[in-house]
Amino acid sequence: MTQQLEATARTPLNRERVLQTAVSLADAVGFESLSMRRLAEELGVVPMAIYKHVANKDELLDGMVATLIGEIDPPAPGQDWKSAVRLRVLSARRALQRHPWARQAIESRTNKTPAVLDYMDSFTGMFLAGGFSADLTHHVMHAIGGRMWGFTQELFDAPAGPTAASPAEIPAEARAAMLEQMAARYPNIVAIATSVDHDEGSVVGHGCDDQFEFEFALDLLLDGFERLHEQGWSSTQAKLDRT
Amino acid sequence: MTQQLEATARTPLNRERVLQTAVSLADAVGFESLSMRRLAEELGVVPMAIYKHVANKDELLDGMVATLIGEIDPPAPGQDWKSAVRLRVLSARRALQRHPWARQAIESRTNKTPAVLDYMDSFTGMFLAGGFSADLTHHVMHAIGGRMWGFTQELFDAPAGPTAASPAEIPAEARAAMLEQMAARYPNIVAIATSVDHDEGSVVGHGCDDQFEFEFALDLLLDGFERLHEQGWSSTQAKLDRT
DNA sequence: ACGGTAGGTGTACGGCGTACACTTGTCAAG
DNA sequence: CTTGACAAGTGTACGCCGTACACCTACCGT
Repeated sequence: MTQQLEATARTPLNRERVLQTAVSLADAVGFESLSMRRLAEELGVVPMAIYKHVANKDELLDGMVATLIGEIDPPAPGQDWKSAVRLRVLSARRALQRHPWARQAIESRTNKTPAVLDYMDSFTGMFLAGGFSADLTHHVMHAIGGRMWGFTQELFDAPAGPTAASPAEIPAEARAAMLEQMAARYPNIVAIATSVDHDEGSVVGHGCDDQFEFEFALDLLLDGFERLHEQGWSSTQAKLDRT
Repeated sequence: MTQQLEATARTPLNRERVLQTAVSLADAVGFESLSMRRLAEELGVVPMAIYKHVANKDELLDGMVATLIGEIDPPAPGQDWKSAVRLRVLSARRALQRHPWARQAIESRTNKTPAVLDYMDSFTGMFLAGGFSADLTHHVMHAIGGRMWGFTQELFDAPAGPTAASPAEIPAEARAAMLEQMAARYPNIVAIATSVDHDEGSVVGHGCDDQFEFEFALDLLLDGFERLHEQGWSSTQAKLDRT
């Protein structure tokens, strides 16, 4: 009786708790620092204990992705396909921003767990419900690609640690010289980088409105889909036209 | 005199040879099986020897990506922006298909080596040369995202090993049952999957024309860019419109 | 009272990237 | 011809990783 009681008495650990701890650990330390050993430590347990609840690390990752999918809103009812898709993608994006590890996790996975299939199926259903042909829907799903998950390849990405503190470190006059060098070597990049809201006299590192960029591309695709849909586009026709 | 001669006498190893060997090793064994130790073995050398030519594995990867970029055609001269971009993206895509590790390498990198910046700058230049405003070019570069590299998230991906041999293994009557189950659970996915060239009576695993899908999305974006360009689109205007 | 079983443990193996101290081969200056 | 600096390759070792496998232990229904 006295045995199973108090003090350090742990709740006995289960898949749910493993996954949730893994998620918040990854939130905290990042994808590449998430190891079975670190996770075990976090759970107050020896590494091998985890393997009683997930088969291996891959399955853990799959489970984490499933958890993430659970945070994405279901399709909004009573909306046309376009707003429904838009809302849902933006919901996915919010989930991804809460869990920075997710992009890498998704990219690393081969993607065929039930949770993922469920999500994709439901996503596909939004186009079909909007009257899209199966054919067009198929191609549209490909085209929307990673954006379905709420991310794009962030090509320009933040330069590592621009978090407020650093700017004082560089003499600030050397910065002008550096910018000049940059402009000489990468004229086009500098041209577009400095043009962003260019009236606020920004410098290169100014960063851009990620959210705006994301929606820009998303809407471009959605508008494109819409146009094709209205025109009764079909892939067989398109392939014929191509010749 | 006799000392430096024959037999196993190796050419003395240099950055170039390290990178090239790394590239072909990765081609052969895949991204995640490329290790410093395996590479050293391939070079007939002890692991640490490599570190005399690259600082660490990250730098090796950066070098490999640089090598890959070298395989991408420069912008075709005497073309309008649209065909120039299209041709170049398709060239990048071909390079990526020759080197299956490259997608993962690019995704894993934080992307700011000179080689990458050169490529991005030159890419950017194609839009600017086409008369795009710096503003529109900026957003367009974001939108084209990973496609600049010649890949999209391959969401549906080949199911591991469908390489001709396997189909006989499954009793072929059980396959119908499985398909039925699939259709019950993922009706939409099955709907679009079976619709591809649906007159050839295909099944789910039939696979789709990757190249077509890629170009589909690419052209959708390019057409969108073109339309915005013609309309004198500007982001400040767009942001105002949004309210 | 007892045997099965689910959950947690401990040890160990083979891999990884790479720090650091070393030998060796080469070549220019004394 | 000697020397000694320097670049290139070596060997050993450390701390991390995922996880196989044998073990213990506490609980359960019989």
